[in-house]
Amino acid sequence: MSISPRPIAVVGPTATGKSELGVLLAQRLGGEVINADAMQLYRGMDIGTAKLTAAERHGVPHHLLDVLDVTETASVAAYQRAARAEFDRVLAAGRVPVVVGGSGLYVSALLDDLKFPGTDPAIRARLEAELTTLGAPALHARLAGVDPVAAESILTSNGRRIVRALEVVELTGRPFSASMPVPGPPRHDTLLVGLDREIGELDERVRTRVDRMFAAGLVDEVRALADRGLRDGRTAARALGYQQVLAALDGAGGLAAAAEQTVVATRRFVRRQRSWFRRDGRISWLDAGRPDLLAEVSRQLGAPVS
RNA sequence: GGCCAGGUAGCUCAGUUGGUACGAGCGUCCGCCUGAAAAGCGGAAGGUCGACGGUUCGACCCCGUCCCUGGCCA
Repeated sequence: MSISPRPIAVVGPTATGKSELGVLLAQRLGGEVINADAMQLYRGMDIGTAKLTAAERHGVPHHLLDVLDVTETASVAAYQRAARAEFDRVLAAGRVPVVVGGSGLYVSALLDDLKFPGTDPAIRARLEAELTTLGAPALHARLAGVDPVAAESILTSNGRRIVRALEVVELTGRPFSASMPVPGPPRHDTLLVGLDREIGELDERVRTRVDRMFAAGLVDEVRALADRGLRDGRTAARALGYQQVLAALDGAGGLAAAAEQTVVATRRFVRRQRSWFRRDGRISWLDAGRPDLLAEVSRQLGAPVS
């Protein structure tokens, strides 16, 4: 048993083996895993999100897994509150928080100094309706009138961000100056470890992983969730694999095509994750394939891991 | 073997009544990212227009031959 090492966060693109490493680290450090993966928040979304089974968790407590119903909309702000509470609870218990996940914004919301202005469903709904009727450029022009600085940094075509900026301005009466902060020291000096692999190898792993998911019953999982309202889920219905299978079940192409599209979409996602994490200079990158992974992380922690 | 349709970007396909390919979607590469983030958005790179020959000042677009693909007929 080691002596209260720093918290650790395992980040990086999907299909690298973050979850497994998280469990190993938690076991060695006397830690507990805090999920930082937006889709693993959902109950019942197991196969498609590559959620670790109870057996694979080896008794290590996992937090923020299975906390949302498929019809609920995930949100960073809510995640931030819940995740920080768990993080502090684990620390207070004298255990080591091991954050594991590939949702960059979620990781940042947990470890960095991000403050989210409020939200208002009514305002949001109205702005979104306007977005569809007026179009993004028109709303962007409006934003330029009330908050030139925000308009400057948001592309005229990005309806989503324009709506949010307008919402915040209307709600707070102040400019929406929010932008990602220059990375400072992470919460409680958390060690950020990035797991990655050579891109060709990752692409290969994505393919076999998707094939395994379909073989393991992803389609049945989606059917079951559809009965519980998955189609109405604003976020859950768009998860990789689920989105494609839903489309197939609704008559858009076959299941084979759905699998193929899931592979393609997942690879694209890997690229986006890499470009998100790549610019965070605090991350120590490790090749997930190296045999001395644990020893290396231990060395960086400055604490014995075994 | 005959007839028909088609061979244009990595893929699926637009297009030019002969004058530098306006190409599109998808993929690829790069980037952005504060209440949907497995989401959303932007930029870039890719083409001997099946091959060969002919007509023409000039052909991807016209003519001929050939090759390939799909369909129909025998």
